[in-house]
Amino acid sequence: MAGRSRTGKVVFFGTPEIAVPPLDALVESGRRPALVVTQTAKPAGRGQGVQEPPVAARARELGIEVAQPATLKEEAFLARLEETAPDVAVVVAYGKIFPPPLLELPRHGCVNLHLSLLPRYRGAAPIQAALLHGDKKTGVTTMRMEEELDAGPILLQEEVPIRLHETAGELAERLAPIGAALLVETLDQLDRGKLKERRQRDESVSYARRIEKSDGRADWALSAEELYNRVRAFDPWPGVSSHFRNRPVKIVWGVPMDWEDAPMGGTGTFLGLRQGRIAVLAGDSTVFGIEELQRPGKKVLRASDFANGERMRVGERFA
RNA sequence: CGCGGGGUGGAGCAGUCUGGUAGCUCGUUGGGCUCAUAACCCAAAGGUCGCAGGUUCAAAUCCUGUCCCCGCAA
Repeated sequence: MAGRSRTGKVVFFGTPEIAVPPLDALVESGRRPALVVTQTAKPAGRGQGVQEPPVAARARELGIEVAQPATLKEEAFLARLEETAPDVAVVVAYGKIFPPPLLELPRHGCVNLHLSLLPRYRGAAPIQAALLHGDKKTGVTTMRMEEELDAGPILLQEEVPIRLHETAGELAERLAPIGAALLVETLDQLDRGKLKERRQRDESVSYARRIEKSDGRADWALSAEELYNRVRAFDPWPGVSSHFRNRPVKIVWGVPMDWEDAPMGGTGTFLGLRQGRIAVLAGDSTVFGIEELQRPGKKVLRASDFANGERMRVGERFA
């Protein structure tokens, strides 16, 4: 540790699954955090068991001390941090805004890993935002934290192409280790004191607000392309849901499809079963082909199984 | 003890409340037909109704226990 003047003593802040690979990467790079901070455990999962955040669970496996303050202004917590006297705080999807005293506490500041090409998609849901916009590429960025959310100067950045039909879950899984490597590289370069910081360009700033369950309601007035982007962005959560015969159905997977002639009817109208897809009229006379769907409490079904079981008739509507 | 739905031929479902012939939309196989559709027509095969026990003249259906699957909950 003696050789690491700037990043020898690390405190890691992170909560969900996606922050686990970065934590592991830190440990592997020899920067075993002196303390790991995650949000408090909440009831989750079938059966209502209180579940630890993935990062907390991983930290305990690694034998690293875990702190789970209710708020970042908690005095006992700040005192403990002070005592730890970290060189740097590394933050990956912790989930709460850092108050100024905390930002200033680590000797060499706070470094954040953000899973977008900043300044695009600052905020809580950068991966989903990239998919919602139909982007062909996204990326990972490390930055110095400032008071304003995700607004600090960029340290390093790496582009990652988005794959065909990739979902938010898949993309997150791929981005996490890439970001983890970038994070380690960032700390290495900080140690050598040769990292140039770059201010974010204001004109390119955009925000990705937190996704809510209600975002998952299917709006058939959207184009097939937009529906497709939603299906990808909201997988695995919250999913895209609609109603058929007054009962909820989750649209698990679907793609835009060509239609031979001008489709008739209102948006949401079932046009027929083609190529194993439930063809539904979407906005701008586009056609969305549902491939997999699910009734509450039931398994995910292929479109043809659903259509057979429900005996769907052309002209019926999703709402 | 968080709330809830479900296990019925190969697939998806109905039937269970109000016990009494195993049903529907498909798939499969054989035959026919068609320019054509999720094609169409005819025929056939295929089911210990999750498992165990109980009640009953009789249980997919009612009771008890048990295993498994899934939805909500961030």
